[in-house]
Amino acid sequence: MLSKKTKYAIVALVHIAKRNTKDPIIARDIADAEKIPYKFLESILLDLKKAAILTSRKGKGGGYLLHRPPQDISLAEIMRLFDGPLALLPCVTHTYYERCEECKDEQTCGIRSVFLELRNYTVELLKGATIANILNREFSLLSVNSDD
Amino acid sequence: MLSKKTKYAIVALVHIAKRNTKDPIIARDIADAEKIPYKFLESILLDLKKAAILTSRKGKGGGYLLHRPPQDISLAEIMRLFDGPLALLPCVTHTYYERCEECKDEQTCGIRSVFLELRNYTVELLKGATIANILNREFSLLSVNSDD
DNA sequence: TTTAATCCTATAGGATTAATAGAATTTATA
DNA sequence: TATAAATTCTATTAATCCTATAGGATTAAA
Repeated sequence: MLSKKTKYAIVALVHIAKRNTKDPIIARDIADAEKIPYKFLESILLDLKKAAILTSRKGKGGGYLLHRPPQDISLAEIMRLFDGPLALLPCVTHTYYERCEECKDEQTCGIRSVFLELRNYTVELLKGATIANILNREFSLLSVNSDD
Repeated sequence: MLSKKTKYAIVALVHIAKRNTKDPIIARDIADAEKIPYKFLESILLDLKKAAILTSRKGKGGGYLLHRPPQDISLAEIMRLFDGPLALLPCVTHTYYERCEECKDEQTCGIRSVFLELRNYTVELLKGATIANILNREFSLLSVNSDD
């Protein structure tokens, strides 16, 4: 399961991207609208800023803004930022690679082979799942559901 | 990431299935061969027994045996047993379904749509990844790697 | 009766998660 | 220049989960 932190981060980013204004939005408004604990959200937004996904303006009239276009922010990046590697085994990650102690031969390990396959698909899907892509999905789902 | 418990469970089951004998194997031997802490492994094997994946014989000459053919034991089942649902959001699981508090409309939620897609693929892959399938994968990888 | 195995209960330490509190800093604007 | 409004920083807490261990009860074969 995703951690709440990751889930809140995604929800917050989608919320920010959905507005059609270039004015900054304050943490309080996101927290209220999406029912995210305010102080918890604050720390999440800070992390997103450190990762150069958001930018911010301090003081009165300040708030948060996307630092990049929505099509350049993917769930893969957000999930890695808060929950670490997408892979389910350390021996199939690229950036966090670690050998399994008990493993006799990684090249012929059947368990690894399964989780490598799963990882490759997952990374591909989640790299494509950008904030822009999520908004597109909502648009598509909306028109499908309004058919009745 | 998989918990150690799940990883050890998979490793242990593959170990048991690999032997070509119908004699039971004792926890100690699995622990030694696969470098799994003995007492920890014991509790894992117990859980696998409760789930009717293993069967056991007590007393001298006892030990553990597969309770079903290896093609009827999937990673999906093992992972669910120890780590819970395969899905990354509670709103896309079948058996553990829970609505997201903040969600306005599940049917048109773009975030959910991504994780539903991911879940469906994951479940399909992991249901196919039986212990028998893992052994087949090892056999295939072995012959590929012996080419040189 | 001894030995060897599973089975059961309890618990400890550590890490992680989710959240809260409070103060410092920055900035717009009245 | 004072004030209000916002981010930023530091610290702490409570709860839960993860990993592992200990010790004894039970069962069964030899």
